[in-house]
Amino acid sequence: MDKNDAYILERQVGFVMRRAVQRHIAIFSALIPEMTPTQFAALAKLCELGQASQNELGRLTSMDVATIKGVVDRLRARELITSAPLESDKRRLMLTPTRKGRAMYRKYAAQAAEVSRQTLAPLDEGEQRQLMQLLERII
Amino acid sequence: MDKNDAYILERQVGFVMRRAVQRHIAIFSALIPEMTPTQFAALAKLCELGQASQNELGRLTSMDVATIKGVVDRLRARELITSAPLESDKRRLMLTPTRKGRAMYRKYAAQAAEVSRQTLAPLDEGEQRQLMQLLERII
DNA sequence: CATATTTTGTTTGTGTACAAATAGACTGTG
DNA sequence: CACAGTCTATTTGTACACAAACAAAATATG
Repeated sequence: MDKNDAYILERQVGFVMRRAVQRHIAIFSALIPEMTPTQFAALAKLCELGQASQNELGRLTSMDVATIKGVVDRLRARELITSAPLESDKRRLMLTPTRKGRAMYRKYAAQAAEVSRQTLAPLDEGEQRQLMQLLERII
Repeated sequence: MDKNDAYILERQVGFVMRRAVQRHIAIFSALIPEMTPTQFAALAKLCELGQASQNELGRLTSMDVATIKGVVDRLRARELITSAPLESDKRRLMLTPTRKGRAMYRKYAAQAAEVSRQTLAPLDEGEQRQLMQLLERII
């Protein structure tokens, strides 16, 4: 292996993305210490939908079954959502945000948008759009 | 909050990056099921350096003290690295890749590069460079 | 030299993230 | 109707990731 195709950790997408995510999470928890990005994502999506099954919510927020369960458990423990088995399909666990959950979402939605702004702050507007478009294509 | 500044989860950098990382990790573990991206990163950096303290290795791979300890423990359990307190500074734990560890690194370095290629495959070369440069600026 | 500060490593606790196995409920097809 | 296959949720086990608290060793500073 000569110098030109040496494996350089710092130049691998995975490594760079991991670091970018680390910075993003740090910004998030500085601006919204009350909950994690994951919890906020689940709560936000559930508020948008009004109601959803645990499985559905997991798919829409890209969390696998075990992960969404943990997140839902913690949101429920904090009384931000409620859950109940669906009468017409007893496999499904229907989730609904509580009044407190909706208030929490409204309270932090603007802050969450600010997290995105600060994360992208080193870039100008065109570059921000570019980055988002490129990222969306490698999903 | 009107439609234009509604909080749309799918348009937040954090969410998109999280999904891109998920895809990347899936590609990695398909091509290199023997170890995790994190373990490979630590092993690769240690092989590049020849030797490093646990703390140093953590800094260079962007892992905090608790994380790098776990990764090092697992690499040592698999006999890919060895560790010994430094005589001249008994706080420091010097790490060295074993013969087996260096062989493992050599074996998978090309595969690891292929992981990066596949992750970026939806983009042409110019776009790949662009994405990397944009990501590096938001670290 | 003495001690305040910093550095390194460990431990504990919480929170994603995913694989694999299990159980119960539903659906489709014969 | 029966039952094979699918869907939803849970459980267990492993692996990052980080905060906070601690101990031991080294360094800096008075």
